[in-house]
Amino acid sequence: MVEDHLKGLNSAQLEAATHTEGPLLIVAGAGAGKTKTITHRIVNLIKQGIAPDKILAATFTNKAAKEMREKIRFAIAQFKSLGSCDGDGQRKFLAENFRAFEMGYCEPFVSTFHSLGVYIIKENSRLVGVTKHFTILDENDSISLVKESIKELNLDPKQYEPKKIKGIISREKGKFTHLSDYAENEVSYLGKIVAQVWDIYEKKKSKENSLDFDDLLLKAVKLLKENENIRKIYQERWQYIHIDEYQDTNEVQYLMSKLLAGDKKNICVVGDADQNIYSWRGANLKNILNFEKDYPNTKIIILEENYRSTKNILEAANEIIKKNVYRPDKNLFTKNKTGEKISLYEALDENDEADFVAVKILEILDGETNVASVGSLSGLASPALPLDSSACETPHQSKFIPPSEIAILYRANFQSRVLEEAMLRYNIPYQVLGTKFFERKEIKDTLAYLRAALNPESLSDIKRIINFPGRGIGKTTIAKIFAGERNTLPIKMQIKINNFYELLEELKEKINTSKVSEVIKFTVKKTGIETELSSGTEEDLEKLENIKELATLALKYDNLENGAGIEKLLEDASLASDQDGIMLAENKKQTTNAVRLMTVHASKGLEFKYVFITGLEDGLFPNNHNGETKSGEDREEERRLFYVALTRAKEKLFLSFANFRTIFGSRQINTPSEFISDIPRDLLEKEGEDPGIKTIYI
DNA sequence: CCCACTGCTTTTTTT
DNA sequence: AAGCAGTGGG
Repeated sequence: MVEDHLKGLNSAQLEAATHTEGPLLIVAGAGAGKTKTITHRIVNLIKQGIAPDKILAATFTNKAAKEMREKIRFAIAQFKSLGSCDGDGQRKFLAENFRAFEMGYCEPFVSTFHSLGVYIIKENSRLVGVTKHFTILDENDSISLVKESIKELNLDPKQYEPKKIKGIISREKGKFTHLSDYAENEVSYLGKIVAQVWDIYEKKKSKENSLDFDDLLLKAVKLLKENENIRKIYQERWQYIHIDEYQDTNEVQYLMSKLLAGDKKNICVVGDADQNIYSWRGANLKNILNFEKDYPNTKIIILEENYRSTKNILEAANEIIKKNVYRPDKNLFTKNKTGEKISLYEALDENDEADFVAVKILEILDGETNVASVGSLSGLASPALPLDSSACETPHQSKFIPPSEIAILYRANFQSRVLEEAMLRYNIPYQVLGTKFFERKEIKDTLAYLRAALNPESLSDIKRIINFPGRGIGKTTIAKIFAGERNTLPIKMQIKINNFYELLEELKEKINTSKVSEVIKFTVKKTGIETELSSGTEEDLEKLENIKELATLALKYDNLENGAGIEKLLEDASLASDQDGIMLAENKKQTTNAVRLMTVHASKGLEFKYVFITGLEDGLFPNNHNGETKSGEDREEERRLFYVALTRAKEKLFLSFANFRTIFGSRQINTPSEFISDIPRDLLEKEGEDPGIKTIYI
């Protein structure tokens, strides 16, 4: 007897969803209903009488976590027999977008690995060696700290690139390598240097009471590993563990799952080796490939039916991924229609490419995509016509395609610029993912005041704001303050410094007595940021707008206790990714219904009716970073990346490449990507005029 | 300490 | 092409 909430699952999905005890590996191809299956499994567990708060699900992005949380809520609401959770509360909750545990609701704990780390660390901060108000360093913060460490060793940061060194350290930490082991075993010259930098870097962080992204996982794992009592507590707390995108886990995340799963081994992982696109960040395919060895008696379920794409799209994707050697054999199939062929456009240069994309999008929005050819694109000066937003709703109601069903993908962020300009020119509503709201200077500055108020040890924050807005406190002075030589400074300077620290005190006071949104407004005024920006240029005014946006966003935290709200806001800000930008910074300008521009990496997990994959040129995609010879494995990763891109599309794919592209201000000639010729000819269809002519004309 | 100028790097992907 | 860090003059 299949219960209501399990209807709509195919047999493999059903089998996975109803499996309860013991290890479970779900190998799910693209578009095979991975999230659906995992959510239903969770709902089923609850239905079986497992307390919701005994269930944990870890994801990689906030977005994925949010999505899963909402799906679970939705499914639960459907059989609203959940005794201890009251319906109204949940609905309110959903609207306010907060995690269950914080407010005492009983819901599964769905979070990113990093938030999970923060959660565990905060509950045991003393043992970790930080205070409750520790600062989370973002990538840039970490890099500058590494840079300082390099300088401290009297080494030239130009010779030893901080970014590179940070990368090495990060990689090692992700492998759970202990610094002392690294220092001992590393014989290379660079390795020795890295070990020294690493050492100083760690010391700086602990002095500043801060943790980097790697620490958030690492410290939590150490805690679990080295302390049996604590381990038991969490194993008891979460008896059913789910890991999303298991193919992307690194060693530390792998250990975390393992330690949490404990002896019960009620662990369910979902993943797809073909979609491993983060190995450069330490993601280790072995984790998923060896799962059954790690957990004897693993139940393995393979989801091979794709519900997303047309046959043509899927065939192209299958053909592409087949060329990879290092992968488990599997073949996705679909019962969907054959669909249209894949369009291929050869552009003269990146501008031409962008124009092509824009014109096509206009056609799609007008419901005229089925027209076989666009004809000449050279006369584009008078484009099809400027849509005001109403145009897309007018003539063909039946074919109405919301702009948000269209995505433009590219390999590297810099490519977005030309495309963005084209969207602007043709008046197409668009949204670029990748500009991280919380990484904007003005936002970081504002938040730095709050962080510094809560954690006065945070030198990086203080450095950032002590002279912004200008207070006449310069570099040398700052150095003296940090060296503890404050009282050797001229009295006038000392007064300035005291005023600054008093300001921080005031902020702290405000934090503890007011709502979050109030605190933000207060901060902007009191610190002088507002005055500084309101008298300035257009750019400054935009910055001010962004800060207002921050204040609006802060409203969401107002119902938390004074102090706790700010803390949560700061945590979310540190852990937010560009994807979450959509949900957090959602500016009212109907951005939600807009064409999405993003990197292929950012598109993972998403789907769109129409997908444009641009810049398919040798060296760009597949990417061949500064001509270094790529190993076979790197090349396979690029291929997987292309596979991810292809499988985002539901109905129609457009591929394009440009013969010329301007990079670093110089115009380069490119050959088409090998990926194009890897797609069977009969699935492709040329767009635009005869490419031969164009190529000769150049 | 601040500002302006210069010249040098940047653009792979991210929690 | 542009943005940034580092330098030097005020």
